[in-house]
Amino acid sequence: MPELPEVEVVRAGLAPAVTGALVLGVTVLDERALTRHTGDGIHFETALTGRRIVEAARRGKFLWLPLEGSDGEPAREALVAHLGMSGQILLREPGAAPERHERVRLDIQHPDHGDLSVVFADQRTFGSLAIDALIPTSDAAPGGWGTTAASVPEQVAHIARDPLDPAFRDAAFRATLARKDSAIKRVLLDQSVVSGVGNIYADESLWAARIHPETPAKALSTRAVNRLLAEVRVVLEKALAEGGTSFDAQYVNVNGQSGYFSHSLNAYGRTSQPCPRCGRPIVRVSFTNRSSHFCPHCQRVPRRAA
DNA sequence: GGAATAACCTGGATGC
DNA sequence: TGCATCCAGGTTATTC
Repeated sequence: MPELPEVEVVRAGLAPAVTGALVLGVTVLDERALTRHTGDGIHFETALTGRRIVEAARRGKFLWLPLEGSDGEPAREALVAHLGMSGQILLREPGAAPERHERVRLDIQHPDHGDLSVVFADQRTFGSLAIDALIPTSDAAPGGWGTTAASVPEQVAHIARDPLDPAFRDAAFRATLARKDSAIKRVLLDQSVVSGVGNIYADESLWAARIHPETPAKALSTRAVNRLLAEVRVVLEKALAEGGTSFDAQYVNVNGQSGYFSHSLNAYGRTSQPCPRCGRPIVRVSFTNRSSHFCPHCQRVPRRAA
Protein backbone atom coordinates (compact mmCIF):
# COMPACT_ATOMS: atom_id res chain seq x y z
CA MET A 1 0.00 0.00 0.00
CA PRO A 2 1.36 3.44 -0.79
CA GLU A 3 2.85 4.92 2.37
CA LEU A 4 5.62 7.51 2.57
CA PRO A 5 8.40 5.52 0.84
CA GLU A 6 6.13 4.43 -2.00
CA VAL A 7 4.79 7.94 -2.58
CA GLU A 8 8.28 9.41 -2.44
CA VAL A 9 9.49 6.91 -5.04
CA VAL A 10 6.63 8.05 -7.28
CA ARG A 11 7.40 11.73 -6.64
CA ALA A 12 11.09 11.27 -7.38
CA GLY A 13 10.29 9.43 -10.60
CA LEU A 14 7.74 12.00 -11.64
CA ALA A 15 9.78 15.14 -10.89
CA PRO A 16 12.22 15.10 -13.82
CA ALA A 17 9.46 14.23 -16.27
CA VAL A 18 6.95 16.88 -15.25
CA THR A 19 8.99 19.83 -13.96
CA GLY A 20 8.63 22.59 -16.54
CA ALA A 21 6.16 20.58 -18.63
CA LEU A 22 3.09 22.10 -20.28
CA VAL A 23 -0.26 20.28 -19.94
CA LEU A 24 -1.52 19.84 -23.51
CA GLY A 25 -4.69 17.95 -22.66
CA VAL A 26 -6.55 16.14 -19.89
CA THR A 27 -8.91 13.17 -20.16
CA VAL A 28 -11.08 12.18 -17.22
CA LEU A 29 -12.33 8.62 -17.72
CA ASP A 30 -13.85 8.18 -14.28
CA GLU A 31 -15.00 11.08 -12.12
CA ARG A 32 -14.68 8.94 -8.98
CA ALA A 33 -10.99 9.81 -9.27
CA LEU A 34 -11.91 13.44 -8.54
CA THR A 35 -13.58 13.07 -5.14
CA ARG A 36 -11.24 15.70 -3.69
CA HIS A 37 -11.87 18.11 -6.57
CA THR A 38 -14.59 20.70 -6.04
CA GLY A 39 -15.78 20.70 -9.69
CA ASP A 40 -16.75 18.02 -12.19
CA GLY A 41 -14.62 16.31 -14.82
CA ILE A 42 -15.10 19.04 -17.40
CA HIS A 43 -14.03 21.67 -14.87
CA PHE A 44 -10.95 19.62 -13.97
CA GLU A 45 -9.96 19.20 -17.62
CA THR A 46 -10.49 22.86 -18.46
CA ALA A 47 -8.70 24.16 -15.35
CA LEU A 48 -5.61 22.04 -15.98
CA THR A 49 -5.19 22.27 -19.74
CA GLY A 50 -2.64 24.88 -20.82
CA ARG A 51 -1.01 25.09 -17.38
CA ARG A 52 2.71 24.60 -16.79
CA ILE A 53 3.94 22.36 -13.94
CA VAL A 54 6.54 23.97 -11.68
CA GLU A 55 7.81 20.98 -9.67
CA ALA A 56 6.74 17.81 -7.82
CA ALA A 57 6.28 18.04 -4.05
CA ARG A 58 5.17 15.67 -1.29
CA ARG A 59 4.08 15.73 2.33
CA GLY A 60 3.28 12.40 3.94
CA LYS A 61 1.23 10.44 1.43
CA PHE A 62 0.07 13.50 -0.51
CA LEU A 63 1.72 14.56 -3.76
CA TRP A 64 1.21 17.86 -5.50
CA LEU A 65 2.36 19.55 -8.69
CA PRO A 66 2.33 23.36 -8.30
CA LEU A 67 1.01 25.09 -11.41
CA GLU A 68 2.73 28.19 -12.76
CA GLY A 69 0.86 31.42 -12.13
CA SER A 70 0.19 33.97 -14.85
CA ASP A 71 3.04 36.32 -15.88
CA GLY A 72 5.63 34.38 -13.90
CA GLU A 73 3.90 34.89 -10.54
CA PRO A 74 4.45 32.24 -7.83
CA ALA A 75 2.22 29.21 -8.05
CA ARG A 76 -1.19 29.75 -6.46
CA GLU A 77 -2.70 26.38 -7.33
CA ALA A 78 -1.52 22.80 -7.53
CA LEU A 79 -2.64 19.48 -8.91
CA VAL A 80 -2.97 17.36 -5.75
CA ALA A 81 -2.82 13.57 -5.79
CA HIS A 82 -3.45 10.94 -3.14
CA LEU A 83 -2.89 7.31 -4.17
CA GLY A 84 -5.26 5.88 -1.57
CA MET A 85 -4.70 2.14 -1.35
CA SER A 86 -4.21 1.18 -4.96
CA GLY A 87 -3.49 4.36 -6.91
CA GLN A 88 -0.66 4.46 -9.41
CA ILE A 89 0.89 7.31 -11.38
CA LEU A 90 2.58 6.02 -14.51
CA LEU A 91 4.59 7.66 -17.27
CA ARG A 92 3.67 6.40 -20.71
CA GLU A 93 4.42 7.24 -24.32
CA PRO A 94 1.76 9.38 -26.00
CA GLY A 95 -1.03 7.23 -27.40
CA ALA A 96 -0.13 4.23 -25.22
CA ALA A 97 -2.96 1.74 -24.66
CA PRO A 98 -5.16 2.52 -21.63
CA GLU A 99 -4.14 0.91 -18.33
CA ARG A 100 -6.57 -1.57 -16.81
CA HIS A 101 -7.89 0.82 -14.15
CA GLU A 102 -7.00 4.08 -15.80
CA ARG A 103 -9.06 7.00 -14.40
CA VAL A 104 -7.32 10.15 -15.64
CA ARG A 105 -4.70 10.87 -18.28
CA LEU A 106 -2.63 14.03 -18.71
CA ASP A 107 -0.86 14.62 -22.00
CA ILE A 108 2.14 16.83 -21.35
CA GLN A 109 4.98 18.38 -23.34
CA HIS A 110 8.35 18.64 -21.63
CA PRO A 111 10.99 21.03 -23.01
CA ASP A 112 13.68 18.29 -22.90
CA HIS A 113 11.80 14.99 -22.98
CA GLY A 114 9.11 15.89 -25.52
CA ASP A 115 5.57 14.52 -25.33
CA LEU A 116 4.57 12.17 -22.48
CA SER A 117 1.41 10.86 -20.88
CA VAL A 118 0.91 10.89 -17.12
CA VAL A 119 -1.61 8.18 -16.25
CA PHE A 120 -3.50 7.95 -12.96
CA ALA A 121 -4.77 4.40 -12.51
CA ASP A 122 -6.56 3.16 -9.41
CA GLN A 123 -8.22 -0.21 -8.88
CA ARG A 124 -10.10 0.50 -5.64
CA THR A 125 -10.81 4.18 -6.35
CA PHE A 126 -9.72 5.33 -2.89
CA GLY A 127 -7.17 7.63 -4.51
CA SER A 128 -8.03 10.93 -6.11
CA LEU A 129 -6.82 14.02 -7.93
CA ALA A 130 -7.84 17.64 -7.41
CA ILE A 131 -6.86 21.17 -8.29
CA ASP A 132 -6.48 23.06 -5.05
CA ALA A 133 -5.30 26.47 -3.82
CA LEU A 134 -1.83 26.76 -2.31
CA ILE A 135 -1.73 28.44 1.09
CA PRO A 136 1.26 29.47 3.26
CA THR A 137 2.65 26.83 5.63
CA SER A 138 1.91 27.48 9.31
CA ASP A 139 5.62 27.29 10.25
CA ALA A 140 6.99 29.21 7.22
CA ALA A 141 9.15 26.19 6.30
CA PRO A 142 9.00 24.57 2.84
CA GLY A 143 5.73 22.72 2.26
CA GLY A 144 7.36 19.33 1.94
CA TRP A 145 9.87 17.26 0.00
CA GLY A 146 10.70 18.47 -3.49
CA THR A 147 9.85 22.11 -2.95
CA THR A 148 11.46 25.16 -1.41
CA ALA A 149 8.21 27.11 -1.48
CA ALA A 150 6.62 27.71 1.93
CA SER A 151 3.19 26.71 0.68
CA VAL A 152 0.98 23.66 0.74
CA PRO A 153 -2.36 22.75 -0.87
CA GLU A 154 -5.26 23.77 1.34
CA GLN A 155 -6.50 20.19 1.68
CA VAL A 156 -3.04 19.05 2.81
CA ALA A 157 -2.60 21.79 5.42
CA HIS A 158 -3.96 19.64 8.25
CA ILE A 159 -1.46 16.87 7.49
CA ALA A 160 1.50 16.84 9.87
CA ARG A 161 5.06 16.79 8.59
CA ASP A 162 6.64 13.37 8.20
CA PRO A 163 9.54 12.17 10.38
CA LEU A 164 12.03 12.54 7.48
CA ASP A 165 11.07 16.20 6.92
CA PRO A 166 13.82 18.56 8.22
CA ALA A 167 11.05 20.75 9.65
CA PHE A 168 9.58 17.88 11.73
CA ARG A 169 9.78 18.79 15.42
CA ASP A 170 10.56 15.87 17.73
CA ALA A 171 9.69 17.85 20.85
CA ALA A 172 6.24 18.74 19.53
CA PHE A 173 5.66 15.07 18.65
CA ARG A 174 6.62 13.98 22.18
CA ALA A 175 4.32 16.61 23.65
CA THR A 176 1.41 15.42 21.50
CA LEU A 177 1.94 11.80 22.52
CA ALA A 178 2.03 12.79 26.17
CA ARG A 179 -1.55 14.08 25.82
CA LYS A 180 -2.91 11.07 23.92
CA ASP A 181 -4.66 8.27 25.73
CA SER A 182 -5.14 6.29 22.49
CA ALA A 183 -3.12 3.25 21.56
CA ILE A 184 0.26 4.20 20.12
CA LYS A 185 -0.46 2.44 16.85
CA ARG A 186 -3.63 4.48 16.37
CA VAL A 187 -1.64 7.65 17.00
CA LEU A 188 1.04 6.60 14.49
CA LEU A 189 -1.67 6.19 11.88
CA ASP A 190 -3.13 9.63 12.64
CA GLN A 191 -1.78 11.76 9.79
CA SER A 192 -2.46 14.96 11.72
CA VAL A 193 0.09 13.85 14.35
CA VAL A 194 2.76 12.35 12.11
CA SER A 195 2.36 11.71 8.39
CA GLY A 196 3.55 9.06 6.00
CA VAL A 197 3.15 6.08 8.31
CA GLY A 198 0.57 3.47 7.35
CA ASN A 199 -0.29 0.03 8.65
CA ILE A 200 2.83 -1.70 7.33
CA TYR A 201 5.41 0.75 8.64
CA ALA A 202 3.55 1.25 11.92
CA ASP A 203 3.81 -2.48 12.61
CA GLU A 204 7.45 -2.57 11.54
CA SER A 205 8.46 0.46 13.62
CA LEU A 206 6.68 -0.80 16.74
CA TRP A 207 8.33 -4.20 16.35
CA ALA A 208 11.75 -2.59 15.99
CA ALA A 209 11.15 -0.38 19.03
CA ARG A 210 9.77 -3.35 21.05
CA ILE A 211 6.55 -1.50 21.81
CA HIS A 212 3.16 -3.22 21.95
CA PRO A 213 0.73 -1.54 19.50
CA GLU A 214 -1.97 -1.19 22.20
CA THR A 215 0.26 0.74 24.60
CA PRO A 216 -1.40 4.07 25.46
CA ALA A 217 0.68 6.82 23.84
CA LYS A 218 0.83 8.84 27.06
CA ALA A 219 2.22 5.81 28.92
CA LEU A 220 5.41 5.81 26.85
CA SER A 221 8.50 7.24 28.46
CA THR A 222 10.50 9.94 26.69
CA ARG A 223 13.14 7.31 26.06
CA ALA A 224 10.60 4.98 24.47
CA VAL A 225 9.19 7.73 22.26
CA ASN A 226 12.69 8.67 21.11
CA ARG A 227 13.42 5.03 20.36
CA LEU A 228 10.18 4.70 18.42
CA LEU A 229 10.84 7.86 16.41
CA ALA A 230 14.34 6.65 15.58
CA GLU A 231 12.97 3.29 14.43
CA VAL A 232 10.25 4.94 12.33
CA ARG A 233 12.98 6.87 10.55
CA VAL A 234 15.16 3.80 10.05
CA VAL A 235 12.24 1.78 8.65
CA LEU A 236 11.10 4.56 6.30
CA GLU A 237 14.62 5.27 5.04
CA LYS A 238 15.34 1.59 4.46
CA ALA A 239 12.06 1.12 2.60
CA LEU A 240 12.81 4.22 0.53
CA ALA A 241 16.25 2.87 -0.38
CA GLU A 242 14.68 -0.41 -1.49
CA GLY A 243 12.03 1.24 -3.63
CA GLY A 244 9.09 0.71 -1.29
CA THR A 245 7.01 -2.33 -0.38
CA SER A 246 5.16 -4.33 -3.02
CA PHE A 247 3.07 -7.41 -2.26
CA ASP A 248 1.45 -7.54 -5.68
CA ALA A 249 0.83 -5.17 -8.57
CA GLN A 250 -0.88 -2.67 -6.27
CA TYR A 251 2.21 -0.54 -5.80
CA VAL A 252 4.67 0.26 -8.58
CA ASN A 253 6.87 3.22 -9.45
CA VAL A 254 6.21 5.51 -12.44
CA ASN A 255 7.74 2.90 -14.74
CA GLY A 256 5.52 0.12 -13.42
CA GLN A 257 8.28 -1.59 -11.39
CA SER A 258 7.83 -3.08 -7.89
CA GLY A 259 9.87 -2.31 -4.77
CA TYR A 260 11.79 -4.84 -2.68
CA PHE A 261 11.14 -3.87 0.95
CA SER A 262 8.61 -6.70 1.39
CA HIS A 263 11.65 -9.00 1.67
CA SER A 264 12.84 -6.98 4.69
CA LEU A 265 9.65 -7.05 6.75
CA ASN A 266 10.02 -8.40 10.30
CA ALA A 267 6.42 -8.37 11.54
CA TYR A 268 3.85 -7.19 8.98
CA GLY A 269 2.29 -10.06 7.05
CA ARG A 270 4.38 -12.66 8.92
CA THR A 271 1.58 -14.24 10.96
CA SER A 272 2.74 -17.48 12.67
CA GLN A 273 6.24 -17.12 11.28
CA PRO A 274 9.14 -16.90 13.78
CA CYS A 275 10.03 -13.47 15.11
CA PRO A 276 13.45 -12.63 13.60
CA ARG A 277 14.57 -11.51 17.08
CA CYS A 278 13.39 -14.21 19.50
CA GLY A 279 12.06 -16.98 17.27
CA ARG A 280 8.57 -17.05 18.78
CA PRO A 281 5.62 -16.77 16.37
CA ILE A 282 4.38 -13.38 15.17
CA VAL A 283 0.68 -12.92 15.91
CA ARG A 284 -1.98 -11.05 14.00
CA VAL A 285 -4.87 -9.34 15.75
CA SER A 286 -7.74 -7.24 14.49
CA PHE A 287 -7.15 -3.58 15.21
CA THR A 288 -9.47 -0.70 14.23
CA ASN A 289 -10.81 -2.23 11.03
CA ARG A 290 -7.43 -3.61 10.03
CA SER A 291 -4.76 -5.95 11.32
CA SER A 292 -1.81 -5.60 13.62
CA HIS A 293 1.22 -7.88 13.51
CA PHE A 294 3.59 -8.08 16.46
CA CYS A 295 5.69 -10.38 18.62
CA PRO A 296 3.92 -10.93 21.96
CA HIS A 297 7.24 -11.84 23.57
CA CYS A 298 9.35 -8.88 22.38
CA GLN A 299 6.43 -6.44 22.50
CA ARG A 300 4.84 -7.00 25.89
CA VAL A 301 1.20 -6.15 26.52
CA PRO A 302 0.97 -2.96 28.56
CA ARG A 303 -0.44 -3.55 32.05
CA ARG A 304 -3.50 -1.37 31.41
CA ALA A 305 -4.49 -3.19 28.21
CA ALA A 306 -3.84 -6.67 29.59
C1' DG B 1 -13.07 18.36 21.89
C1' DG B 2 -11.26 13.82 21.85
C1' DA B 3 -11.85 9.13 20.66
C1' DA B 4 -13.91 5.32 18.28
C1' DT B 5 -16.30 3.45 14.43
C1' DA B 6 -18.35 2.83 9.85
C1' DA B 7 -18.32 3.61 5.07
C1' DC B 8 -16.25 4.10 0.75
C1' DC B 9 -14.32 0.50 -3.11
C1' DT B 10 -12.49 -3.56 -6.10
C1' DG B 11 -10.59 -7.89 -6.95
C1' DG B 12 -8.10 -11.87 -5.20
C1' DA B 13 -8.59 -15.73 -2.04
C1' DT B 14 -11.34 -18.96 0.16
C1' DG B 15 -15.25 -21.90 1.20
C1' DC B 16 -19.17 -24.36 -0.19
C1' DT C 1 -17.30 -24.48 -12.22
C1' DG C 2 -19.81 -20.90 -10.20
C1' DC C 3 -21.45 -18.24 -6.61
C1' DA C 4 -21.14 -15.97 -2.05
C1' DT C 5 -18.38 -14.14 1.42
C1' DC C 6 -14.29 -12.28 3.47
C1' DC C 7 -10.35 -9.41 3.48
C1' DA C 8 -6.97 -5.78 2.39
C1' DG C 9 -6.59 -0.45 4.29
C1' DG C 10 -6.23 5.52 3.95
C1' DT C 11 -9.21 8.98 4.81
C1' DT C 12 -13.15 11.20 6.54
C1' DA C 13 -17.86 11.79 8.18
C1' DT C 14 -20.51 10.41 11.85
C1' DT C 15 -21.43 8.98 16.43
C1' DC C 16 -20.46 8.58 21.21
